[in-house]
Amino acid sequence: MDPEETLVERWRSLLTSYNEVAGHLERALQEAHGLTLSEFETLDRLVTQECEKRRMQDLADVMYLSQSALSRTVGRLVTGGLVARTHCETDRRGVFVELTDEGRSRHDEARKTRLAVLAEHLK
Amino acid sequence: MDPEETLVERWRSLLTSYNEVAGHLERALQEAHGLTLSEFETLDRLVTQECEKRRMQDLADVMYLSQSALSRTVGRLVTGGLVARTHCETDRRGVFVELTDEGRSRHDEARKTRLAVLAEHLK
DNA sequence: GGACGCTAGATGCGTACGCATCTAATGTCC
DNA sequence: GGACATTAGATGCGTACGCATCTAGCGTCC
Repeated sequence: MDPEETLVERWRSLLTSYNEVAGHLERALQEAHGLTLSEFETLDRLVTQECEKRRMQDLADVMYLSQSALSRTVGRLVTGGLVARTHCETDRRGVFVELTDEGRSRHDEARKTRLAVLAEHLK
Repeated sequence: MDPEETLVERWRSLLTSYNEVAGHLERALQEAHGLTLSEFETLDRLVTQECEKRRMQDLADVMYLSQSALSRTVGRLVTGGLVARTHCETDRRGVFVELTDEGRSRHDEARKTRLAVLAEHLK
C-alpha cells in the first residue's frame, strides 16, 4: 500500500473528525454556557490537576494553544470571573491561575454538555 | 472503565494530534509555498477528484470549512491565480472552481511538503 | 552594583474563521 | 406571468488565533 496515500487518508480522517467534534462542541458550549472551547479546555486543565493553581507556563505545556492565545483566553476567563490571576511570590514575573468557585461550578455544568456532545459525535 | 473518562481521553488525544499536525503543516506550507492549510486542502480536493472542476457546494460537502470560509478561500486562490471561477451555464447561481496550470503545479510541489510533515508528525 | 542577556507574560497587528445577512437566480403556485 | 419561497454563493461583522514585539523581573559576570 502506498505510504503517502495511507498517511493522507489518516490525516484527512483526523482533520474531519476534529472539525466535526470541535465545531459541535464549540457551538454547544457557547450556547449553553457562554464558553469558548479553549476557555472550557483551560478550565478543564485546571480542574483535572490536583493542584488547581498553576503557572501559565504549566498550563501552556499541557495545552494546544500558543502562549499569546492562552494569555488572552485566561484574560477572558478573568473578566468572566471564572479564574483569578495571582502573582507568584518568589518570581514576580510568574502568574498563577486559580479557579474561582464560579469557575468550578461553571465547568461542572459544562462537563455534562461535553459528555453529551462527545458521546454523540466522537465516533 | 468510566465511559466519560474514556471519551474525554480520546477527545484530548484528537485535539492534541490535530493541533500538533495542523500547526506544523500550516507553517510548512506557508513558509515553502505561500499556502494556507485550507488553501492547500482545497487544491487537494480539486486534484483528487477525477473531474477537476467542481461546484462550490460539492467542494463544501467534502471539506470541513463553512460555506463562507470556503468562499473566501477560493477567493484567495483566484487572486493567487491557482484556480478560476466559471459560471455554470445551466444554473447561473452556481459557480465552478477549476484548477489552473499554476494551481496544479503548486499543489504538486506542496504535496511533497505535506508528505514530509505528515511522516514526521502524524504519529 | 551596573550592564547585558534571558525568561514570563501581555499586547499590537494582521488573518482566517463562523454566523448572519445580502444579492441574484431558480422554482412553484395561483 | 407575477408574488413568494428557496437556493448558490458573496459579504459585513465580530472573534480567536499565531507571530512578532514589548515590558518587567531575574540571573550572571565583571
